[in-house]
Amino acid sequence: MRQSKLFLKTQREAPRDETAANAQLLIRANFIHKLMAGVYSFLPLGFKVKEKIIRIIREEMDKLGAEMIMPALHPKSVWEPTGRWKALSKVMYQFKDQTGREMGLGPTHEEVIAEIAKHVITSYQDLPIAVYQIQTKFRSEERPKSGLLRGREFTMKDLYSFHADDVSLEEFYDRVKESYQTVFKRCHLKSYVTEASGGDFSKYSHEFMVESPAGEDEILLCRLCGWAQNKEIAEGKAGGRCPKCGKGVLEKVSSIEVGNIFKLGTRFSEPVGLVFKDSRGATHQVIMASYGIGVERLIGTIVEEHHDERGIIWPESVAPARVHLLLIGEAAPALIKFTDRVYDDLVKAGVEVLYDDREGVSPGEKFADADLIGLPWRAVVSTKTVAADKVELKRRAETETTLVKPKEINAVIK
RNA sequence: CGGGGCGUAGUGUAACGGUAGCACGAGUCCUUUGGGAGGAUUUAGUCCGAGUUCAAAUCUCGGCGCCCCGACCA
Repeated sequence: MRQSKLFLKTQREAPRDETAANAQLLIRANFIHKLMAGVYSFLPLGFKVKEKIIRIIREEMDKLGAEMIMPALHPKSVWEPTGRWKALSKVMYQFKDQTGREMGLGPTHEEVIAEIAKHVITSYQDLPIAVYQIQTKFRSEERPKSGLLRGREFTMKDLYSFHADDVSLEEFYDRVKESYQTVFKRCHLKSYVTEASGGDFSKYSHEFMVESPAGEDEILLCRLCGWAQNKEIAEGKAGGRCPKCGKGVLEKVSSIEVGNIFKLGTRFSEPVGLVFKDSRGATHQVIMASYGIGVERLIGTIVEEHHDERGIIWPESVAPARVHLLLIGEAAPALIKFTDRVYDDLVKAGVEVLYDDREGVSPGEKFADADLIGLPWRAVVSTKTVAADKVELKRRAETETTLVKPKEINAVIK
């Protein structure tokens, strides 16, 4: 990626209104652009991050089920049997088309997947099974907030599982729980599995919480054993003993919910008529569960957790590129040639590089932009380094620099 | 949806009811090149609509939008 061609223009200052760190930094660094409250475009760098995160999620989810994709536009009819056309009327965008037909934009997909499942699941031999999608959701949030943390249009990974009995459900549910923790760990987030209410449609649920002052949720947390419970259902109190390990002291911390998993039981299969026949030919309702991760919220959370006063500090796994190559100083032909060569060699070696090849931009501005954009490694080429046939390497999170030969870069950043 | 705050150029920020100014950005020219460089010159703005007034960015009303607190959050 050559920075001169990246549709990139950083800003020295954040829009005054934005107070959330993720909004300020992602806008300043030109990763996202707000179209309206809670609705964002992902510009080239932001898009790269989103792709990285989706790739991580996909790698983990593929171990659990196959990927598919469902529509965002739904007819009212699919939402009626479960009573949710009405129940969700406040969060779902609902409207009539030109012919007066009622439809809506999907805030979630239990109804649609259950409808499809009726054509796929007929026998106990079809169970258990799970599918997932990574798809755009729409929610008419009354109050979008905190940059990417709560939007009206967002990408969600939603996984749905189908089971013949509770044992199967429990077993799979636990596997997903572990997968989720793996996903968040790979995104360099420390998440706590938190007991929570299932909201409107399930008694049991677990939320995956990342401790953050920017969060809108409050949980009771035992740092000793990691047990956590959402404050809305909390029985214990801050300062009390942890009910699980009996040793830790419960602490009240604010947090961001990056994932949520629900045991749905027959809540959706019953009204939709999703049934299967057992080995004796008897009919039973399919037991369901659903599992969600908000992709944009995950990005916002990562920025909240990984930044300093100068900008973002992307973890390697989700950074839009690994190396920010800066050509510093007057762009003399020899210097350009040297730097181009470094760039080409890195690209050939499979390293993702953002090359600040802009001419006439002062060193200070390039350094400031590099700090703001926050790639894990900074590689500087200037007259000084070229004289020694070297490149200066520095990690975004650290201050020490090292001079290495171009051929050695790969070994150092590995 | 309740409460609060705020809408001035791409961004940030001024202007008592009386000539809309400054900085950054962007364009052109010259100089400069290891932590947001200097000079010259140009560019671009009062969210929308009513009202009060000789005169409105400024006051009043309505609308729209954005942010924050709360409520809500499959």
